[in-house]
Amino acid sequence: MLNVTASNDRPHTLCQYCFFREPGCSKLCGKTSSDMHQLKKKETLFYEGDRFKGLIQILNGTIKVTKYLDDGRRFIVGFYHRGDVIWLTTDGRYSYTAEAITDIKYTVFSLDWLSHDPHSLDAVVASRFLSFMCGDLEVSHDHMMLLARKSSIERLSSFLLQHAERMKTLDRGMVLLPMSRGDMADHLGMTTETVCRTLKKMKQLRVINIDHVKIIRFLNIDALQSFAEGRDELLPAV
Amino acid sequence: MLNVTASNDRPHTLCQYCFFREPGCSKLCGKTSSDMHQLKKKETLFYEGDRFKGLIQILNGTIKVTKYLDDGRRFIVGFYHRGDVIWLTTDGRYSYTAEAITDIKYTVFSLDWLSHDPHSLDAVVASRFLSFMCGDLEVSHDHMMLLARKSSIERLSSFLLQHAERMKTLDRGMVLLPMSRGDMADHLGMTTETVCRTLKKMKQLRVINIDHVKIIRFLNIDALQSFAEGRDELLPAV
DNA sequence: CGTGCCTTTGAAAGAGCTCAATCCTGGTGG
DNA sequence: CCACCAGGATTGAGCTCTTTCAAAGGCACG
Repeated sequence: MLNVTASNDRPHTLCQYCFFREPGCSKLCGKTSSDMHQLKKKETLFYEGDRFKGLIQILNGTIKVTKYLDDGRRFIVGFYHRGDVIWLTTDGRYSYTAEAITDIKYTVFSLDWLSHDPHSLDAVVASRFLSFMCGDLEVSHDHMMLLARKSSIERLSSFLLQHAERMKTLDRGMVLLPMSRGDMADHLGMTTETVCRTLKKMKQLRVINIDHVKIIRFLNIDALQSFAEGRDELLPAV
Repeated sequence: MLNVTASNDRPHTLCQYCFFREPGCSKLCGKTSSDMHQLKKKETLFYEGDRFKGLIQILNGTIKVTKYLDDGRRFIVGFYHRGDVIWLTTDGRYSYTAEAITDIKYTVFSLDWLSHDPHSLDAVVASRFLSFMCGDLEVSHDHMMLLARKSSIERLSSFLLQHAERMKTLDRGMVLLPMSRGDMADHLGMTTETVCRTLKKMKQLRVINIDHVKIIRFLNIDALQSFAEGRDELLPAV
């Protein structure tokens, strides 16, 4: 059996109780281990329509945040791992559903100081939020480019590289994929079947290896990066 | 001849010199007409790689903000009209190109107070920024859902409704489309040809009318909204 | 060691894309 | 005021990448 969450339990290099992702920032966040919550795999953090609980930071494990269309079509806004912060509401209610992909631990920051009285917002904290959100916005724009213009192999290459970058949990080019093929598909605007076939094709091209359903290994990062950036010169001619 | 920009010159209901989009906020923004710049149609505000000039607010006209892939594939992040603010950089350089679609007027806010010294950031201003960006992020998520999962008629319905909402410039359900078909395509992840064909189909379904290449009129808003939300029950069976 | 869910594979169909030609329209110059 | 031009818009035909539908395979978990 493969224990997928185990490898996430390595020592933390960031402050593990706050959203600043920096070592030793306890004076800013004031968080301790007693603020920690947990959920089991497949349990739900919040549903669309739920009241905003506050700012959520994932301490351990992975969650997915999903939007639905009436007829069931889904889009996964993103996957959130250790250290990531979920900040997804303008009007006090979530328009997303968040579900644990693995067992998770998380912290909630209530946002009294960010309510309707802007004077209560500390400038330092606000500045941090701004750069967080600015980064998120840039990520969103890149992802829109991916969805609007990239082919399936380009999408998966981009995704794998970006995911590996965020999930530095395994060694020697090995990357853990805690989410299902269907989840990847819903994040990348594809179908489960196309994700499978494209991964297979990448394996045949010797760009990656599929060591296990949930563990892929990079064999040719340069090629991956070429694909991710839309240069497909290594693809066999049709 | 059709003067496309004329209809944008109606009296402003918002503060026209600042990014707060509120009437009479001069004490916050400190802007006057002397801060105004202009550009002609097709001229460029900034190129990818340009140094961040500051926060740009469009006072009049429309611009498009574009991202490019190496091989020329394009994605238009968004169209910005009167009152909109462009805030697109994390590292001091633009990773986008901004081009005027019509003649435009705009203001630049230099961001000395948002530099590396977070204490110089006024909490009120920061709070405003936060809600702006939060809104942008939500718009981005909706757009990703559109790109990932919606059909061409659903994309165009969503776009037309959203665009009309932001461009309340014409009466009786008429909407001005300052951008070309190709621009719409690059925003919606389609091709010029598919945009044309889909608009034609919507016209045949009597959901819209194309009064002029750049002016469409809503004939059945309910149907449009159904399409936009992914309910295609009005579509003729195949 | 069975069961159910997820993954993989196959075959056929289709939505949207590509390439190419033609049509408009607004702007230009006479 | 009119003819002409260039660039965008439209239309057509064929094609391709993905999707859809269906079935089989494999693995984790009880």
